[in-house]
Amino acid sequence: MKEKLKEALAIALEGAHVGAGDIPLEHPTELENGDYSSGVALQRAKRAAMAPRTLAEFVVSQLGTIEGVSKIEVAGAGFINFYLTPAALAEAVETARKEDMWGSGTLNAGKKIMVEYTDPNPFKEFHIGHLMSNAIGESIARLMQFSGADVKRANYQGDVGPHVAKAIWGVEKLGVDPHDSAQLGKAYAAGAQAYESDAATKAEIDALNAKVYDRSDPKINKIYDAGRKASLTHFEELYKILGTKFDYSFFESETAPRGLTIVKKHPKVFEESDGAVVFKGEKVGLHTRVFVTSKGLPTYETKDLGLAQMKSETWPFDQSITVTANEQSDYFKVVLAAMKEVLPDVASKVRHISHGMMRFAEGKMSSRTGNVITGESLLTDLTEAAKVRAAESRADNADILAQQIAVAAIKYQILKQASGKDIIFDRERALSLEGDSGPYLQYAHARAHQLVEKAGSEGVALRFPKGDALGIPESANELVRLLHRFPESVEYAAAHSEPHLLTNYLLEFAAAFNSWYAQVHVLDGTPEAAHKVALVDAVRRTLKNGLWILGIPAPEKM
RNA sequence: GCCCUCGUAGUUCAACGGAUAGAACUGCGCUCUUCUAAGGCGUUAAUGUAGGUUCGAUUCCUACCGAGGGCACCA
Repeated sequence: MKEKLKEALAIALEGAHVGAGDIPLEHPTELENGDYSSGVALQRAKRAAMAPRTLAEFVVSQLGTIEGVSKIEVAGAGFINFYLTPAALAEAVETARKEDMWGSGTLNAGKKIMVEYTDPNPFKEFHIGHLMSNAIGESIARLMQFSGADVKRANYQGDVGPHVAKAIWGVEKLGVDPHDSAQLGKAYAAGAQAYESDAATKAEIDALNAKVYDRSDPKINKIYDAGRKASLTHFEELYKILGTKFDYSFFESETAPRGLTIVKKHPKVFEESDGAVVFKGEKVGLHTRVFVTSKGLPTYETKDLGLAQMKSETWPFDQSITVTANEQSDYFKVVLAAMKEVLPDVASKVRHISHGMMRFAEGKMSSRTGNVITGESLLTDLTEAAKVRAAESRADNADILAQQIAVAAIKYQILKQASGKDIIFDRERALSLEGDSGPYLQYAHARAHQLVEKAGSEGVALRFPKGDALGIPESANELVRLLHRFPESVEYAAAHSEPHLLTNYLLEFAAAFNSWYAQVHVLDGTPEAAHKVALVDAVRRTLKNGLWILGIPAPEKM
């Protein structure tokens, strides 16, 4: 429909000799302004040497009748508003009910996209930044799937590097069990603190770091192997709760040697400076970064080159997206500049999407102080809080429901705002399960689901007569028109890689449903009940698919 | 010092250069002898400052003020 209207507008504009160029066409914010609206007359009035309204009226006179459009109006300063026919809207309801992938499109059809996100480090806590990367990355992966792409999920984990040495130092010092993932976080915190506090310990840990890389000390290898496994196993448990299943796992222990090989092959790109090997970003307006330390160890920069190469060899992609905190934005630009010189084919396909930091009133959270709210503890706390309500619900298993609600509450808070911006963490707000929240969407879905179930058990057939204006109850007009926008909302969010654009839509849609639900009795025994239930069925499928794209579970009972 | 983000109701967030700047939370009032009140209905309240570009600016540009992040061997 969207393309059809654009085409019709372009042809009509030819009459005024201003047909060239992209035609703006949007869903007006206010439903009273129609189902589609174009500001093209305002945009081109000057070129056509006409007043905007005059041009708009001329265009409308040229349009004639368009199938599926009941009314075309000129409004405001010169907007051209299109109103769809009940039949066209009813078709959306039917599609929603029949197609499992309702809402999907072809924007990225055939494209192979790898999305890398979460990226926690073994031996360290799973902190809130990982939770954010996971929520955003998972949702972007699903948005891409809904826009037709072939998607692979990748996780990149730092199983070597200074943080590992710090943790192992802590394990030995504190005498904790490296098989216990919870103890490793504490060991790391102790090591990180000691590293900063005195030079002797720093040298000790640096030496340990070298041993981790070359695996020359059997005793350290033993701690390392146990700790790595314990961490990874534990992360898997969290992914299961969060609803992520990775296709590929990459490790720094693998990317480090690859990266080193690449760097050594390009002595003209990377130069020596103070004993280290660096890339001078200044030549492209950036800053210098160290790729190999004076001790000969690869930094994260070098590992990232190795990673990019490894990814493209593992699964040749058209696009590779990496989701990390925006504190790495400038870092990424330098790595990308270096990559352009040494791996140009790969560099042209990689993209960095950054998310903001989750902050408390006191400032940035740090995983180095050891005294933080981790991603895991946040999940646990919210699950506990949700159990009170879950116990009073209709759910078959209150504990599972509580966990689903906790995941919804956290993810929604992350996904409701533009991803580059910091999120001010408000515990009270996160714990609240009302209003503009994940549970609100879940609740709307559960109510719709139960209503359809009830209709089924009462033998009410679901009918939504195609092309019959009576199929849409007058009271549901707004709801149906919003439902019709779902596929385009998904496409819009996918085009911008911005889950919050879909979140905004779903909130508005759920609110429209809740409002309608409060004022209408669906199963009222009249023939129209069949139409109303069919609409509820379409609503629940829209909410279900929408929640799925956000990576939020949609329980059927609450 | 240089670079990158960002300043919108009391608070946390929306608004693809367009129509009356939307929600939610908080406050106050109403609403379950009708399918789930985690719901619904009503009510108050905002674009940091100064310029500029534009028919039109929260959105683009410049300066200032304020917040956050980054800038050589951490990730």
